[in-house]
Amino acid sequence: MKLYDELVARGLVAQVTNEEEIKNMINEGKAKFYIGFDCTADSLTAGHFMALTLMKRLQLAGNKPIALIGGGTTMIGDPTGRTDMRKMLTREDIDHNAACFKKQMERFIDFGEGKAIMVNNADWLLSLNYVDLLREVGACFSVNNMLRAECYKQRMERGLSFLEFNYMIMQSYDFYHLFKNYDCNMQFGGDDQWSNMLGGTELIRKKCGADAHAMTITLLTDSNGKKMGKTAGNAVWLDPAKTSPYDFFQYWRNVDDADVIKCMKMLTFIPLEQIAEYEKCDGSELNRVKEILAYNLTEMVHGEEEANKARDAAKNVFAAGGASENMPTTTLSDEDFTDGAILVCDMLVKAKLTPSKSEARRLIQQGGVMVGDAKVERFDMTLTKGEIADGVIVKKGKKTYHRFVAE
RNA sequence: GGGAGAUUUCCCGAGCGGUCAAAGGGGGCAGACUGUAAAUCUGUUGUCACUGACUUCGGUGGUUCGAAUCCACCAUCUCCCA
Repeated sequence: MKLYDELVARGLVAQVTNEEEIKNMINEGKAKFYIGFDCTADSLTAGHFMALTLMKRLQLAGNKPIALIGGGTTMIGDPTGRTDMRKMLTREDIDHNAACFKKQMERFIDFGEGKAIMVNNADWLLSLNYVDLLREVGACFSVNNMLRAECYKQRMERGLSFLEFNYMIMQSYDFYHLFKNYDCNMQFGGDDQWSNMLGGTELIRKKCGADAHAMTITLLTDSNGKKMGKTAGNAVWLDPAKTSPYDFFQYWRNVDDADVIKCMKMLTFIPLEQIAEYEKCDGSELNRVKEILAYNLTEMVHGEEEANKARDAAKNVFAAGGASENMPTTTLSDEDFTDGAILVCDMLVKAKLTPSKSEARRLIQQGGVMVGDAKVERFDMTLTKGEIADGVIVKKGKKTYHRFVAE
């Protein structure tokens, strides 16, 4: 199966400017395409991960990726899909984030000689002169059209600042710049970026009289239509310091039945024929497919060793109910003990299993905490240093396990 | 520049000068049921030294025995007129 058809079969293609041309171009490895990443945080997220795998798929077919880090556009802030204005980041934050992104991307994409390049739009956007820019590209944008763009719709009701309104122009300028200086002929992005991307192709048409292409990928949403890759409002990060490999594994291990196959198609490199087999599974069989999904993704993001650890820890905990070296562990030092004992409440807070002592107390009162195999009945229960010694497992709810050891 | 209105706990959103840690919904967490799924039902959801105390209702002052509720100023946002 050719690349384009595979992308379609995996459900990745959302919108394209010219299907035939794009299909031929990427199938023959003739695309030099870019994907932009705004560095609003110091780590990439599961959401970015799909874009990276797409980049990889295209690279494997001989196309040349350009990873664009949005050091410049982040200064503006993309209003797409947001109801409020983004917090303004300082130049230093942005530079720091950009450096973090770079490191993470290098794990997935081969930036070897002639294989792929990485650029930062701060390099050209920050030095733009306002009046020059207006004269150069301002005439090519119709405010009327821009206001109709989907990405501003939400904001038309609540208010859109001029700063953010310019985001589309900056993104369009990026494409124009890459087209002129790097022969970049195509842009990929999330489906919510469609109007911003069209801004770029329009600009190139008007300024250069040439056609550039754009294609968006389907946003990964769960069966309720919510964006995936978030837990309780927090992103699932690729940085192991922000989301541990174990938690990362568990996130995918716990996806809804209805979403397993979709995730597998869109995020993994597992062959479609194989996925078709999995698709036949039903009920509890599907439960095992989730493990494959989780393992596969953890392996790609954190490497084989970490993936094995995460899987083994999960197996030990859920199947055997036993301890594991690899489950999250907190070491208690002498300072944590008062008269040789420590409150279970305090242990929960210490391990960040619970944000406050009140919540720990509530949890215990509701019967949600176990130490070993025994339910904690009293909120003032303590454990002595001897009882903890070199390993006691505390279970919060059904899925959160934490190991404590005493120094 | 002029006028009108808004700002409440994670989010939306109710809130009479005392009975407000603040209705209701969403989300979160836990319990039951399960397949580490979904759906459903139940409980819970500011903090702590937890039958009590303390800190919250954009900010700062004020009126009052008492303020999320009244007044003044400031900040931010929305709308209407220019």
